[in-house]
Amino acid sequence: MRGQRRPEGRPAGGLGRRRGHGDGDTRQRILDEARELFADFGFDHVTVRDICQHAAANLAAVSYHFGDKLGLYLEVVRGAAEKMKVANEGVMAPEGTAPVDRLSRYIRVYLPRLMLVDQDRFGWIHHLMRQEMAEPTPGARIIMDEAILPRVRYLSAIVAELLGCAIDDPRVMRCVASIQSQCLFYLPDPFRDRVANWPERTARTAAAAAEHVLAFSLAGIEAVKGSG
Amino acid sequence: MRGQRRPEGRPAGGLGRRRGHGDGDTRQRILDEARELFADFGFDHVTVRDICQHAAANLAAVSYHFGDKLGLYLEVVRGAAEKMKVANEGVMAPEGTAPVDRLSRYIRVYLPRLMLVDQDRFGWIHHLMRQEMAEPTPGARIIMDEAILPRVRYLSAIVAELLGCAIDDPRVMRCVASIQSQCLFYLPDPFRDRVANWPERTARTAAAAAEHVLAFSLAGIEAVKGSG
DNA sequence: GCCTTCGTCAAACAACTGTTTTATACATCC
DNA sequence: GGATGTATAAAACAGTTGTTTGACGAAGGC
Repeated sequence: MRGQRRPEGRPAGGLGRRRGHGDGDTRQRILDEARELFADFGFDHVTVRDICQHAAANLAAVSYHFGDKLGLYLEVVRGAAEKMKVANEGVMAPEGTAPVDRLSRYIRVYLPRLMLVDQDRFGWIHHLMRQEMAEPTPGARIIMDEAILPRVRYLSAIVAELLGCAIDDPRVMRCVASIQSQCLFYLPDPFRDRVANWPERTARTAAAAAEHVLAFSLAGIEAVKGSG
Repeated sequence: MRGQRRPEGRPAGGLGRRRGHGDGDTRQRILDEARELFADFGFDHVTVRDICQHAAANLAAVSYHFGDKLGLYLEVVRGAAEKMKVANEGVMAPEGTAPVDRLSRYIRVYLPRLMLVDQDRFGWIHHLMRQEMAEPTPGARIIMDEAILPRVRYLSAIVAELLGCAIDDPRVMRCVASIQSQCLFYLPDPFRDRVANWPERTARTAAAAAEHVLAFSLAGIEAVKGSG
């Protein structure tokens, strides 16, 4: 009853051949504004009217170009998934690197990116992920498969090597959880900002936090290795 | 314009002297159902109609007894804060206990309680806290002050003692973050449940997770102590 | 015994939201 | 140059939500 009775894909091809009397980039403007708003407030807390107003588009444009609100949202999520694949490569060290160096790179790149997410060009992606974790939508599966699972697999391989055990040893997942939870904890959060002594978000404190998590985790892994 | 034009406090005193033709415990029934529903779905996702239907009360009863929806919610949060104070005592070891033992007790009590929150009589409190962290309401301050800050202070004292440094040393907060983030990561989460190898929630796996976090963290603290 | 207060109820209100309808202007195709 | 399809616009629609209204009955105070 709802969905593909309208174009749903990009209605006009690429070649700038705009048809109709609009300026033709309404779809793109909506997409851009929706990305920002969804990332900042989550699917439920953004109205179609909000988006269209920010995009200077008519209310019906969302239905027309994306079928419905969820269609627009999933388009945003799909765009995020693409970028996440690229971003994931940034935290992964080349094949053959020693496990300690791979873990080091992972934490030193990933944690500051999370902590300084507001200064990051693609920071909206992490905001979107946070919103999805807070209240999942049908877009959750995409984010899970494109962003989270690859990281878990990558980290698991490193940890298994460090522990010198099979990748499905229960200790591996627990160590991965310990590392990942520490990193995620540095995502900006109005709650934590109200804790005294909680670090400001600067490049310096982010680097310090990364060094801490790295040292903390390497020692932790070593300890867990002993108590096999 | 909105607020105290109606009773707002409990309208009738304690002594069972019910007046009017109602059964007199409507207020309590609403409070009970609201607690469950708010904890499960969060403030925004529960409607006054939901609550009243579950409580077999009239729609207007919320306005009458609590002023408005937020008034009811804050009443629930205040009730949670009371219980949290008691719960906090359960994770704290008596004065004079060695820091390692205090940390040990903290993690061994706190983590399983989080992980098995659904089997806990007061598990709804943690659900409520999670909802508040996901999307804060005016109740966030109460939860912050009554539940989170006391724990941070308690943990900080332990860690400072273990590190042998002042409590406001930046390393202390980073270690507290590492410990707390690891514990919180074991809160039930539909996302994590979809990760292969993520442990089931049983008493056994919860205990194993606690032992892991304890060993991991003690080693981590020791490492951080060295790199002072 | 009257009157006030309390608790409850059904109904309505007002605001908001996602979606649909209808109309219209423009470009392209035949 | 009319037919067709595209893109936009204004308005209306239908559903939900928090809140308020006005009425009614039962207890307590005097």
